[in-house]
Amino acid sequence: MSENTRRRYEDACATAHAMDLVGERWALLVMRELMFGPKRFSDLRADLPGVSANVLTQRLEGLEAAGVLTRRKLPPPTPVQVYELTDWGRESEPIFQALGRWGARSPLHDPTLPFSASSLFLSFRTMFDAGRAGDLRADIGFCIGRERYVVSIEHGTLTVERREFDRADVIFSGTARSMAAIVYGGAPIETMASSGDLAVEGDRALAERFVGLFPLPERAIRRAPADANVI
Amino acid sequence: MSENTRRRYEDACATAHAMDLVGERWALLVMRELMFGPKRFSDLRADLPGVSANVLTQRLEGLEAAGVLTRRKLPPPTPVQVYELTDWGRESEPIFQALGRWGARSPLHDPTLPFSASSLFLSFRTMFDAGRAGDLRADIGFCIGRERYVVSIEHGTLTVERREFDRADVIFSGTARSMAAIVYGGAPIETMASSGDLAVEGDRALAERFVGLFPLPERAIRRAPADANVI
DNA sequence: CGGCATCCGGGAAGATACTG
DNA sequence: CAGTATCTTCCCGGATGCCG
Repeated sequence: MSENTRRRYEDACATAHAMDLVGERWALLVMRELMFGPKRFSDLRADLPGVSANVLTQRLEGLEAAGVLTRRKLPPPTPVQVYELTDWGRESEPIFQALGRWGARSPLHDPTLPFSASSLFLSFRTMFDAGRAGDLRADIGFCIGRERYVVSIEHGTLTVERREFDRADVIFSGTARSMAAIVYGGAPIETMASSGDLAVEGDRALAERFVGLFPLPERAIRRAPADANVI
Repeated sequence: MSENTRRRYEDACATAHAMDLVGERWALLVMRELMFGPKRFSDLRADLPGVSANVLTQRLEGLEAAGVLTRRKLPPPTPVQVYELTDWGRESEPIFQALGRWGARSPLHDPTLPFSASSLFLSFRTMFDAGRAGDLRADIGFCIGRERYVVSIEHGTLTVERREFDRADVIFSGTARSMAAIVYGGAPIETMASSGDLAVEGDRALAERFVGLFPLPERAIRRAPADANVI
């Protein structure tokens, strides 16, 4: 099935080659959804509203052929197949950070659209301001749908893990979208909590501090550069 | 003509939005070709073998609508139209660097394909190793086809300008491809010079040192990660 | 000649239905 | 649940032609 004549840029530039590998529609978003650990086919479909089953199949095949991800069958108790990034696949994160930092400045960016959990936690890693965190030390738990994440801040570094947790200094429960509304949209925690979109347990002052640790870059203005150097 | 119903990811993620803007085929390569200054339509066609005129027109329209580039008419002596990145458009360079660093590690990367001057000088900015440069101070001139570039190294930083130059410590003349063969492919300058693909004028020892300042990252191996964390 | 507009063929993306 | 099959739509790529 996999045509050897796939459409490629015939270009030695490593950037062009990267686009050959992950430049097709949906490919980067599939990788984004796998950044915090393996998922199964139906999870990917659920987390990527808009991708159709056949396109998802093709992307998974292509990314596997490129060495970006692997498919693995879990041991017999639940013999389900999952897709998982390779080491090299996970090392694509700087691409997401560069695209995210740049895209967030777009005059056309609309932050009110649907938002996945992976996007939220990748954005935390991208926008985290170590200076604002200072010597803060905290474990923040998240319940996003059926998934559990833990964000730990210590010594000015932030780590994210997708896993169950027993305790946390603060626990946020709700949608990734409402978390984004608070962290990036400036919505007060109080408003979101009273409207029922989000629940907060634990140290409320810490929660307030946490949501202020992720400053967005300024919007760009549409203006041509000054110089006029022409060939 | 520009349909308002262009195919978009309906996703608040800034990375997804960036893909909405520059994720279409050829868009990033058009931006790459404009990173060192404005070009005209036919220059872009010449530097992007494989793009057809109508697709190039569509990309230029789309990138202009997105605020990534502007079109400008030069003053009457040569009333020719050029395309030029906006400030925000030029600030997309970290995207190219992240894609380039990652793509260069691909097991499938083929460095023997055609290579544009913009790719070469972007790769210099991406792969430059300040530690190897030490306190080197040098101006290196390049004659790539009809274009002239100057690379200056000083205080461990490298700058690239597309402009004419009077003097330089070393001048390389030839194709971007043969420069890449030397810098990234390990071909000796002597070999390329004697085969007529490249000419070197000036300080030969400095030329040898310069081409060693751009180490490539290691190739990735195809291997799944160790942990097996599943939802 | 530069900068498109138009037309066409092939193929990729999207939606829906179906199957092991 | 995890895909496959089918059909439609739209984009990409190539060729041609217009028009200043």
